Amino acid sequence: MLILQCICSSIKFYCFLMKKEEQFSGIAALRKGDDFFHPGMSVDCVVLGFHEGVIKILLNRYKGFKNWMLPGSFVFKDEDVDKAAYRILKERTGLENVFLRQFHLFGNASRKLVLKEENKNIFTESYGIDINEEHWFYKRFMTVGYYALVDFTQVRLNEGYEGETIEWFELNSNISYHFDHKDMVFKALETIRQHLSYIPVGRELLPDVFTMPELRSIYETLLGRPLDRRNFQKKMLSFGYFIKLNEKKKVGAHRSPILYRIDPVKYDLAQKSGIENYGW
Amino acid sequence: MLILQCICSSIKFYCFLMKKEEQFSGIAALRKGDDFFHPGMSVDCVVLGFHEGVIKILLNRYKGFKNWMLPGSFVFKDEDVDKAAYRILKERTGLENVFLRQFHLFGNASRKLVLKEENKNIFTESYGIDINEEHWFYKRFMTVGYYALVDFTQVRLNEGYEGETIEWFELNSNISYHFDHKDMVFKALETIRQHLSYIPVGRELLPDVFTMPELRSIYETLLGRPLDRRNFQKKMLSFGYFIKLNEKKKVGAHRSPILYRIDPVKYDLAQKSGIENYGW
DNA sequence: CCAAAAGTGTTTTGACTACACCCATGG
DNA sequence: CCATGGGTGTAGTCAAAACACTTTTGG
Repeated sequence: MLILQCICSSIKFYCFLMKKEEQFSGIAALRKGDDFFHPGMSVDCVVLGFHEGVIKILLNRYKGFKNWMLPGSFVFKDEDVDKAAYRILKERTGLENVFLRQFHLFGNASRKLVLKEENKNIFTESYGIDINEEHWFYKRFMTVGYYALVDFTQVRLNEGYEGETIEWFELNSNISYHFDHKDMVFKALETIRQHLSYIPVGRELLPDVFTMPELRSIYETLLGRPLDRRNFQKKMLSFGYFIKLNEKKKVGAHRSPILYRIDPVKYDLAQKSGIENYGW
Repeated sequence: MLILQCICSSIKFYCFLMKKEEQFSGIAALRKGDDFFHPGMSVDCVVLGFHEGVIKILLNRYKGFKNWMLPGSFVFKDEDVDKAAYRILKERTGLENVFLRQFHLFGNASRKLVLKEENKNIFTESYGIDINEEHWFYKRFMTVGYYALVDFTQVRLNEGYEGETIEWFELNSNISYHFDHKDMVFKALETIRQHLSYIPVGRELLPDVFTMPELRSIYETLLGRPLDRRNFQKKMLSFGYFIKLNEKKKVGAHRSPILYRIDPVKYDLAQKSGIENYGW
C-alpha cells in the first residue's frame, strides 16, 4: 500500500520540476488524486538496458505486492503524456534525454485495480481512506506504454520511494509480472523488433565504447535468434560510422574483441540519408 | 453545437449494441457525460478508402464548425478502447470486421476544446447548459488514433446524426482540419508507411476484383513516390496469391488492364509464412 | 493514326547467406 | 596445448533496380 508514498513523491517531484511552491500531503494526494491527475490514465515504461552480455529490464515492486510492475506514474493535469514518461525515467534512473517511444495504449475495460478485502483494510486502517468503487484510484485506468533504451552504466537507481524496490532483471528470465504488465512488455518487444531498422538500439543501449559481439548480442536478444557473426560485422561496418579503437576488451579465454566508438557526425548523417537501412 | 446530437446518437447506438434497455436523453448525456464515458479520453479514426484512382479519407463536420474532423467518439465506461473504434466505423460506414489498428495516443496537455464565447452561448441558450471550466466536455482530452482501411464500394455513409456532415476527401488535397487532426492524419500515414510490409493494404482497400495499376497507385500514394510498373507487377505476382481473371477493365484511351482477384487461401498462407515480404 | 497507358522479359547490381581458416587468450 | 570465441575473405544466391519495345484503346 506504500504505493501512495510513491504517488506523493511523484507529486513532490513534479512540484519541484514545475517550480511550484505547494507541497501536498500524501494522504490528501491519494484522497483527492482527481485534483492532481488526469483521470483514468497512467503511463508505464518498459526500460531496457544492457549489462554483462544480456538485456535487462527495470521493474519495481511495492511492499505488500507479490509481483513486479513496470515503472509508471499518473499524468498530471497540465502535463503532456510524453513529459510524464520522461519524468518517470528521470525519477527512477536519474537520466534525462533518454530514447523513449510510445508504443501502445492499453485500454481494455477490465483494466482496474483489483484489491483483496484485506488490502482494502490496509487503506482504511493506515490512512483512514475508504477505497470504494467511487474512489478515483479504484476506477478503470487506461495506460499508455513507452519503451526506453538506456545506457546501463549511466543509471543510478532511485529507491527514494519508501516501500518501493526497484531492480534490473534479465529480460529473458522468468518474471512474475503484475496484472497485464507482461503483455505490455511483449507488445513493447514486438514494436521494438518492428522498428529495429530505424532505432539506434546499439547507440542507446551501449556505453560509448563497445565491442561488436556486444552489439550483436543486443540484436540477437531482441530478434530472438542468432545472427551470423561475420555477416553482422560486415553489415554494421558498412554503415561507416563506427570508429575502430586501438584497444581491445579482455573478456575470456579467447581472442579479445576490438573496441568501437560511434562517430556521432557520421552517425547523424547516416540516420538522415538512409533511415531504413538496418533490416535484419 | 450539434455535436451533442452525435453524442446522444452514440449513446443510443451503444445501448442498442449492448442490448441495454435504457435510453438516455441527449441533454442528460451532455450534462452528465461523466456518467457514461471514460473521462478525458476519446477515439478518432483515420478512415482510408480507394476510389477512382485515389486514396480518400473520411471526415465529418458539425454544423457551426468551420473545419473537418476525424470521425470519433468517446469511450463508454465499460467499453474496450478497441471496441469503441470498431463502433465508430460501424456507426459511420456500416462496416464490421474492418481492418483497424491503433497508431498513437495524442496526450498533450493543450488538447482541450476551445470554444469561442459565442459558441458557449449556443450551449447555454439551446440547451440550458453552462459550459464552464468544470464541465466534463470542456476539460483536457487525450485521444487515441486508429487507422482503418476500408473497401470504398462497401461503405454506406451514415449521416444519421443531425447536424453532422460526413464526406470522403481526396487524401492529398488541401483540407482544413479541426485542431490537431491534421497531425493525427500525418502520424497515421507515417505509421502506415512503416507497416506497409505487414499490412494487407491492397486487400483491404480494394474491392474483390481490381487491376495492378490500381494496386500500385495505392502503394505510390502511401509511399509518396512512383514505383516502377514492371518491377511492381513482378513482385506482387511473385507472392503467388493473385488470380488473373479473363476480364479487363476499360479505363481509357489505352490498353485495358487485366483484372485480378486474391486467392484467400493462398493469401493467408503467404501471410503466415512470410509476413515481412512486402518491402518497398 | 496518334497519344496514353498497359503488358511483358532481360540484364545488371548489390545485398544477404553460407561457409572456413586463422588468431589471441586463459586456464 | 587446447577450448573458446573473435577476426577476416570469398563464392553463391536471390531479389531489386534499371531499362525498351510492343499492344490495346479511344478519340
